[in-house]
Amino acid sequence: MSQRPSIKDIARIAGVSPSTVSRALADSPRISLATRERIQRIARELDYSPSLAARALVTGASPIIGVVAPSLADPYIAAVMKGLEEASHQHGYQRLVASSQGDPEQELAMVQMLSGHNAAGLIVLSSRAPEGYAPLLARLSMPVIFVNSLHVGERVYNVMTDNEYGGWLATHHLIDQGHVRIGYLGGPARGRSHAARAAGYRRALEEAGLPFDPACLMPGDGSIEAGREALREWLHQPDDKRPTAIFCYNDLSALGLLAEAYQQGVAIPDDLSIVGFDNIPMTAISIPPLTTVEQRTEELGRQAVASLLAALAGKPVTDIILRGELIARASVKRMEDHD
Amino acid sequence: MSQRPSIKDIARIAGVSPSTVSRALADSPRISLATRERIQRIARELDYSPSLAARALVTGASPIIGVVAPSLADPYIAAVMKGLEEASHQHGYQRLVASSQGDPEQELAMVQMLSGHNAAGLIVLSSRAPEGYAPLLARLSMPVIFVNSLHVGERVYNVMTDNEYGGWLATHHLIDQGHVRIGYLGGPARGRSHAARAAGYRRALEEAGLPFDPACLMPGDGSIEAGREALREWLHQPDDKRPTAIFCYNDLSALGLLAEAYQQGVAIPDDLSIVGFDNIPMTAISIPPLTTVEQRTEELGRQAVASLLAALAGKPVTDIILRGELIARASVKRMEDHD
DNA sequence: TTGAAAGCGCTAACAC
DNA sequence: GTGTTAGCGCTTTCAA
Repeated sequence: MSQRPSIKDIARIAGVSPSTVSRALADSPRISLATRERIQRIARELDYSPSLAARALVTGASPIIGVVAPSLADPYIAAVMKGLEEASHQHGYQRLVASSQGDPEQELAMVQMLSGHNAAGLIVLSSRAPEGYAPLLARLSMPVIFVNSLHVGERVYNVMTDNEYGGWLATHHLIDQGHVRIGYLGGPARGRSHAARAAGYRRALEEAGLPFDPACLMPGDGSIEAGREALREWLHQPDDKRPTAIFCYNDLSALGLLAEAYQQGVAIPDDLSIVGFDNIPMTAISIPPLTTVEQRTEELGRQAVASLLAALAGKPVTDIILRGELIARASVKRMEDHD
Repeated sequence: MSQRPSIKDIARIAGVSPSTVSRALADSPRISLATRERIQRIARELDYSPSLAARALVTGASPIIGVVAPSLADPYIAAVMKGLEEASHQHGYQRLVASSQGDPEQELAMVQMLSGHNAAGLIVLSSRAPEGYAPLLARLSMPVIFVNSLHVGERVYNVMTDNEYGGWLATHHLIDQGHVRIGYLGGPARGRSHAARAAGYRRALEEAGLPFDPACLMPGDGSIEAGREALREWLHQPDDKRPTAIFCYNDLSALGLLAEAYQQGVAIPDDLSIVGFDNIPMTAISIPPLTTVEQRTEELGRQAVASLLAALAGKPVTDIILRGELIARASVKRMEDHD
């Protein structure tokens, strides 16, 4: 028997019908203990493993959570994934992870394929296809949880970081430390999280009665290179125009900025203070260790699973907004008052 | 029609049989252009997307590459994944990624489930269940590519980094720079790659006629914390016993070591030289930038896909061993000769 | 407690 | 070119 053994093979050997085997394997109560154990033993001997495709076809569902992420090579995604893994595994769900490489079209295609496999539900991380979902969502019969992008609809729920608050927190901390001229190094231009962090930044400025100067906004995309570029940019500015502190969209670009500063002989935090966002592992071991706004990434993943399971169970689900704390380390200098 | 439309629905609307629809959607040549287009238009209007579960069941295969990884939160895995994504997507394959969280038992379960979905083939990254595969592999009807762990069997192929060479390269470089007392900070004890890198380390020592001192071997597990611990350990050693250089199993632990050194006031490379392994992005921006042995991770991913596709196509496949180069940066000091 | 029968959505012979 | 038929491996009524 070179083929995979099927339920029929077991039935033949055990001298029972396929349906009995199915029940035995499913631990159905409507079966005698003796036959159940006999069948399970035979299954084990045959190294039987069920065809999930067949099972999904007949039941119209499979114990799979589809996960769509723009990339798997991003430490922020990786951290969310970790929470996802733990939580879903605990509840007996497998994950089917598809990465779209940041391509909105591919992202939508992935959703289609996940739905084609009868996934029980979907978790979409940092969607890059904000518009594309509108028509899709209605057709999708399964619940969808969006992590860090906001969507509305039936069976659609959100789990996200309070980015506006985070941006406020970072900026407020800088102001608190005596900084007056504060820059913001941005993230992906069309991203919601970028916009929200920028909004928090502006609110903190306003609340402190500090002027907002558009020249303090530097474009970026969240990459290491964007951070390096920002530092070079900063060096070109005239002394009196230069921010004394920069709040960066994320840790990756903050780390890039740190590295370039070191190379160019700019002392952090003495010449320039930096705050990041995310609190990725590397921030604890950078030089200097980076002050950053924590993003509770693993919790984001766990909550996404929790929301999905609740939706699946028909329980009421509300959107979840997580706030992270400021992790003060050594990349921010306290300014002396000199008024 | 609240349910997902099926091929039958399309057939009814178009006034043809389901098989005609199937052919039209599959772009079969045995169909008239007119009906094909009409059917495809109807499918589009209905927002039809096929049940992949059904398709997998009947064809006994699906255009899916199963990927098993110990974790998705590891930058080395992330890099391999990137190569995997690119290459598989180019060839029209989806990936079904399952992470085992380093648990051998779970790893094997993931393989079973992937096979239950009729994946076309499997790619297993850095297996933690070296023994467990023996019985499984024979039953598996699909080709399996192991990345960075060595397995033999029918339809089983390997793609890996030449770890022995890499270990040799790192150590040789240190010797070349005049170091005589060189330590090795190890990785996961049972891992093959750790053993191979250690072997390369010893060979380089031998070839240079340098004595091997077991006291220079420090235990580790590849984590940041292991690196910190190693540095503290190093500080406790008497001056004349201390290595002047340490080759670290991977960049992560090397980076941890760097961070701890900075905190403890140990100057790198002046007091101690460090070489890492992997060349993860962070090594370029650490302080000092880390000298390391490149692991061609993305290439590993691409090659794994290439091997799998070749096996699927019935072409001959040979194991692939990739050598990375030494990336000399600033964490190694050239020792003065004083004989 | 068990078996027979039907069918999930799709593809693949085989007819016509 | 197109329809008919059968069946992938499993679960699930319905009967017995």
